[in-house]
Amino acid sequence: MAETPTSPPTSSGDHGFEPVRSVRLYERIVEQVEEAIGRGELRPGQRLPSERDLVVQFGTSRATVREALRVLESNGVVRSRAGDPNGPEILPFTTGGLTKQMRRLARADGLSLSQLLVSRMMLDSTANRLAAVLRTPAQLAEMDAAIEQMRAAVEGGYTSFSEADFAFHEAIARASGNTLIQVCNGVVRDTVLSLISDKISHARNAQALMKRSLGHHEQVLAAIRAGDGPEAGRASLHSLYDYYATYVPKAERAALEALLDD
Amino acid sequence: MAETPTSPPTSSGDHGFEPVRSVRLYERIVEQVEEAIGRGELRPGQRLPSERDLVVQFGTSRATVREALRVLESNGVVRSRAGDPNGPEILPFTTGGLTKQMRRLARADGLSLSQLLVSRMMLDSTANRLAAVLRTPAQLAEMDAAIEQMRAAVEGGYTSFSEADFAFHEAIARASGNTLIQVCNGVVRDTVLSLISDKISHARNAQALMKRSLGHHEQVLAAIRAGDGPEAGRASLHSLYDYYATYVPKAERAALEALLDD
DNA sequence: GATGTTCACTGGTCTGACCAGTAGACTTTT
DNA sequence: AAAAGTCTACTGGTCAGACCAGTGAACATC
Repeated sequence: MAETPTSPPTSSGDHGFEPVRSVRLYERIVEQVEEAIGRGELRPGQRLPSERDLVVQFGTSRATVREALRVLESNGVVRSRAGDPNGPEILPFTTGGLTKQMRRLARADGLSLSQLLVSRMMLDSTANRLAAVLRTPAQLAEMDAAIEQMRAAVEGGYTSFSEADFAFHEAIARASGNTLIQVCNGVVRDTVLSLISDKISHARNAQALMKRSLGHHEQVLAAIRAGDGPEAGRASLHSLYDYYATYVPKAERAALEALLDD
Repeated sequence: MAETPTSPPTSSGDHGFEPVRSVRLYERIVEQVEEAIGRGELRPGQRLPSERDLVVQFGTSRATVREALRVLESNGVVRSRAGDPNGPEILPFTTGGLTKQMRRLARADGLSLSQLLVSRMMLDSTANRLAAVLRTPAQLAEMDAAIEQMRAAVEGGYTSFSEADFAFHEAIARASGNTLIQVCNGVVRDTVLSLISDKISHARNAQALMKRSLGHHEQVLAAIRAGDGPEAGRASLHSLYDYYATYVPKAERAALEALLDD
């Protein structure tokens, strides 16, 4: 992402100068707090000093301290509660900010549905490959339970089916042993659903779709049970493609299909 | 994630009440501005009224307006410049916010090197598969230029080689046509390097490693040129595994290897 | 021991002020 | 008349001080 492509000097007058920008005081405060958290000096659950104390420590006005706190709060780093004598709380990491930014991009057409689905296919198939090899018996049991729930939900309508489906994919993501993939998969799944869940739930042949999807999931689970990573990955790719491809404009399907063949 | 799964009432006293939270004034302002942008009433490049005008329009104090502007600014929605008589500018959508949140996630503790490398393998191989199918001639030329630079940099030491390597992978990520993968790959690559770049740069056989890596990259590029997605994906997986696996404890290599076989 | 009350302090908001930076209008110079 | 410098009205960045409502813990009450 446009992270200064480090272009070499081109003319004699080019000293590698970069555009400058005045750094505002509140930004310094944000930096300092974030660094302290990064270094582990401030841990989730701990409290920051009160605003008035921070004013003294940073040597600025309260307005400036507050602007910094608002930014930190909007990034999900801290939370202020009016009147709390313990001061602002340092929050544990959550994926809320990631989801927010991804939604923003998706809404702004910076992220098309096809891009999201390609990402979903990538994440899910990788999670399945990993889960097939690394899953514990307990995790396998969770997946069994989730798919059982799906079976029951086919009759119950889209919402309950969607919930069971969610649980199944979450179980697999957990079993992959990869937090990054798990979180990203969750966020992307969320974003995809927020884009097209109405379309799906209003499909005429909803029940048939659910049944087919269920079959695919059973196939995936069988591969995981057998410890066959590549097969689990393949099956999940086809499952997602089969379920979602109709919502992607034909011209953009090439990307999805590029992940299928082998 | 965890977006309140809408659990139904369970006991007679449960009226579906939810925890309440006082909505602060500055949040209302942020909402209004974001909605106006979402509705297309405010477009990138346009200007917001000056802070003092906003004070009048929203009927709050300047401090409150400023807190809202700071939040919007931190989310990459607007930008204020001191003294600019035109007022705060509405920015075009960028992936900057996503990158920031992603970086936060990648830095969260509990993310081991092996997890990062698994993610990197997933992202890079997918990008390669896509690039093999979707790349334009111009993008192919960029890759050629980057690999040429790598060839020259083998003699020049680790730093310059690493830069050329970066350019190569960036070119591929761009050619994949998938913003999400591009952003994630950039962040993960960055994080991995920040964890082990010293180890690599101090390796005794650094030059031999670079040569071998170069060979792998040439193989990948050949597959992309030939339009062979699966082969490009496979080659990049082996390239990464070969280059980084020694830094991963043996017990954790199973995950990496699960992505290799087929 | 469980209740209700008090109180010191917190965050949320407002007012009004000063300074430095900016763009565009204006004046001067060529 | 075009280029250069100057001026100026306004902007955002920061500060100081004030008021109110919300909170929790210590306290007093039952």
